Amino acid sequence: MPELPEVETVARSLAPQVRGAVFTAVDLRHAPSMHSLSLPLHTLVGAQIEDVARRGKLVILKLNPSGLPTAPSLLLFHLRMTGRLLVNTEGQGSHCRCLFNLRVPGGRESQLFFDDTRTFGKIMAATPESLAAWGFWSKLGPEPLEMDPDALFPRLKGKRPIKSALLDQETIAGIGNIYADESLFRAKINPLRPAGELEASESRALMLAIQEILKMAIDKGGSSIRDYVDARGKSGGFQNSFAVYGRGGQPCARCGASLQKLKIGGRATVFCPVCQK
DNA sequence: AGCGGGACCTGTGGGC
DNA sequence: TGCCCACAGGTCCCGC
Repeated sequence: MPELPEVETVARSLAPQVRGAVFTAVDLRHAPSMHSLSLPLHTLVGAQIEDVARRGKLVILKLNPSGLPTAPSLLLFHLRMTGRLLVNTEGQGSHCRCLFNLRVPGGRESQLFFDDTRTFGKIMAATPESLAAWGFWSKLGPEPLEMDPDALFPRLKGKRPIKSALLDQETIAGIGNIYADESLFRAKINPLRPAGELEASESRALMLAIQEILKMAIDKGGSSIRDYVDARGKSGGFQNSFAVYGRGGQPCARCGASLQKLKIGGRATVFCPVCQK
């Protein structure tokens, strides 16, 4: 589910609700939701949330640790397909996998729910050292909104389709199925093109398209297909602006040709076979 | 090494 | 109406 714009929206909507709060208790209700490299969640008790950030598709709570030896200074969430972070409200689906009790500034009690229907999502309490041992984190590609437009080109190698390269979080962080298709359409690049065969000018156009699409999606609060809501339970609006995602068989808004749907790397892909070269 | 396909889960929607 | 299958925003692992 959530790709960069959705995770960014979750982080932004969560921050003002939990900044400065202290963990008073943690109730893990579904043990597999914990990442295998996570520190035990009870070590969070006493820690204060200093800020909420995002890296790729990860929500990151930056903590002032409790003072215990090896206490975590980071709490990460990967929402995968159906994960949600909600404050003071159990989600509509109510598949709460972990409940965090908080004492917010002023002394009031508050609750942070990690809700996740399909249970693919992961929770990870970490120190900077333990985080560095996580391969996914250490190999995570650059942040697209911080990249120079020419910085994508040297990262595109091999014969695999450009669509697959964009979904690989080592190429670039935070792109998922929706924004890969939308960005390739905007840049007029065929998703089947071998990544290593793009011209430098095409790679630059693609990087600019990615940045434009991501910014527009963040402005709309992300895309809600079925599950996604932000940390206040609010749906996104960018699903109403899709040019290709979910539009197989419909006419291309640019040239009128019928949009084609096929599988690339096991993922549904929609593109215009006429104006995406 | 790089790539494709299946696995991991639950829920929903379309076709019959 | 109801059943069954395909499919869903993401990684991870196994084989070739």
